[in-house]
Amino acid sequence: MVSSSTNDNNLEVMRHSCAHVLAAAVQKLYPGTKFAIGPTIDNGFYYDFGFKKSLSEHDLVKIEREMAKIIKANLVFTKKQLSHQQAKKIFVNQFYKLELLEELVCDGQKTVTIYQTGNFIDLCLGPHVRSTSQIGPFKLLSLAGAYWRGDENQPMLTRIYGTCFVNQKKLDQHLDQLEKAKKRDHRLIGKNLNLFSFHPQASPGNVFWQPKGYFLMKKLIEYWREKHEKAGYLEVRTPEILTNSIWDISGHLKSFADKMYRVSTPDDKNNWNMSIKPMNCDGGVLIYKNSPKSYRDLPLRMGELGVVHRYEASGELHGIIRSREFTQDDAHIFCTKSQVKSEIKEIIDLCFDFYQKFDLGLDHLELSTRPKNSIGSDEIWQEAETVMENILKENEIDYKINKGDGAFYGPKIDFHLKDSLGRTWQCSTIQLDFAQPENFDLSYTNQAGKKVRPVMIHRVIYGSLERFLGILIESNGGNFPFWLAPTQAIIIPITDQQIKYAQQVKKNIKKINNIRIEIDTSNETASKKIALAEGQKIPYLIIIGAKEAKSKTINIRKRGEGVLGEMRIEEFVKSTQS
RNA sequence: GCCGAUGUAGCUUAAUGGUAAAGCGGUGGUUUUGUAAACCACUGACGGCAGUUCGAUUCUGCCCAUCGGCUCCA
Repeated sequence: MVSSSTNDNNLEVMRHSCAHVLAAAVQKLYPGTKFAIGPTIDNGFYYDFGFKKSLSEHDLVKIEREMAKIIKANLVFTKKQLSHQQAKKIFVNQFYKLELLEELVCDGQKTVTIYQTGNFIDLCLGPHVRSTSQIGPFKLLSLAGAYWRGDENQPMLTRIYGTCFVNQKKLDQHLDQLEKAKKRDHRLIGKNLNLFSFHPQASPGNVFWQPKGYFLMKKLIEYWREKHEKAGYLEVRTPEILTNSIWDISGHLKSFADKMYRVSTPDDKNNWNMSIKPMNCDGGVLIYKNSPKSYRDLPLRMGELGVVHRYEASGELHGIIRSREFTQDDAHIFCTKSQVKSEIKEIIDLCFDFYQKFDLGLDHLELSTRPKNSIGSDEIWQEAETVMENILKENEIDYKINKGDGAFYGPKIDFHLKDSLGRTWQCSTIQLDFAQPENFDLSYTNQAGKKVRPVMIHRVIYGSLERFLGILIESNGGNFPFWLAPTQAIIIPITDQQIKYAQQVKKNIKKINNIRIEIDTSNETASKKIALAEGQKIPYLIIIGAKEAKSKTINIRKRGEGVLGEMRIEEFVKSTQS
């Protein structure tokens, strides 16, 4: 028996080998191309090339054909150990490979490994399949630009994505899965279920909420308020527009200005003197500073459902998951240093509470450390990062380190969730901040009567309500749980003879429980009304004809389960409460 | 923002160097229907701006928007 991890390894080796075949095909078809790197990724591989002329998607077919030839020719993968000098000679015209070689020298490696397949030689550790015929059915999927070393200041390369499986069936299954995932796209479902829309009359990335989508937002808020009141949070609200003088103190003007919407007043039209808030912190700080604080006030947990605007680069926009206007379920916790641990632990628990409520799985957790454009001293950062890491370790929570990705004022713990295509998005985040209390000269009076600096924790649970809802839609495909569904049940009269009875049924159900019910009074066949209601993913269809009207019953069809049959109103309502 | 692709009614699609075809939807009517789509009529579109051309929805350029990536981020 071969263990599954061995199978995974074999698959990875095969895919990596397929990436080499891709490069070999490119070398043959496009002489003079520069080669960068070609690793495996989840479900496939890619290779980055520096082409002389730009490539178009139509070229992929041509490359695929060439790859098939190479595979058929059954070329052997030959491994060689070379000295740096020997390798440099081989890659003399390969700028990117030479750069990689330099790095290996710096790492102190004496020799390097190369693999040769036909005429194609790559700097590569391997391992590879023995020969190209051992590569299974493959497909090139897409073409994309990618910066060399992931740095936008470096040249842009052309990345070709592909995948490869052990047999045709598995490849077809994978491609089929990708197609199915597209049907769960929140942008498509948002349109079909009439949740939200976009209009050119607004800046791209600004959402118009349709009644049903806004209902979902309100439910998220309702649940949020319930949980946060219990957890001892106070809710505040701060202005949408603040003067640049405050953005200057907090450092936003320096670190965030290229994303801030600029505002001027009518009496000072030509001056950019205010900005729409891209974050809620500054307003929160002013609320804190409004009155002197005592140690007795701490921890002070102040929540704000703040609408923020960030002028994101156009290529970043992604429906409601990445928009330019979004609602943060923000909170700022002002506390003493000794309270930090327990506060952060409580926030982590709250995050997991929410994921459970919405039946969402966390993909992974990251500890993001000091970025380049940070404010605050080395000591402060050192201390903050250590505190954060210790909390994760002490609570035995798995995490990755995301170096240099912290907020400019402090390190963060980020929670990442997956969308339908497996892309991960940062939702919850907890940020520890020693810098802003310094900038704003925040203080409280301690037991000894001395003025002391509080610590500030910034945190969001949903992250952005919009993003969270987008992820939720992609996770459940628009099949919202009963408690959340904008329309929970729809009454479908078989003929218009039953409309009166339908109204009565609705009234009687609402008497027992305030279920959100619609009546479909359209002049359509029952079958069609059922088809439409199913398409709208309504949890319960209440079908009533002459029979039900006579026996004073209703006939229930449940989403995902089909016909449940005739029952009394009380029975139905009771079943929805379980 | 960068690389590549796409852009025809509210939605899904068709055709064309001589101003556009259909289904769904919407409106009006017929029908009174039993668990995924009855019938008839009407309605409604070439993303924008230039250029080439006698003539451009079609070809070219620029812009805008969207999609897949990169980078960035909640």
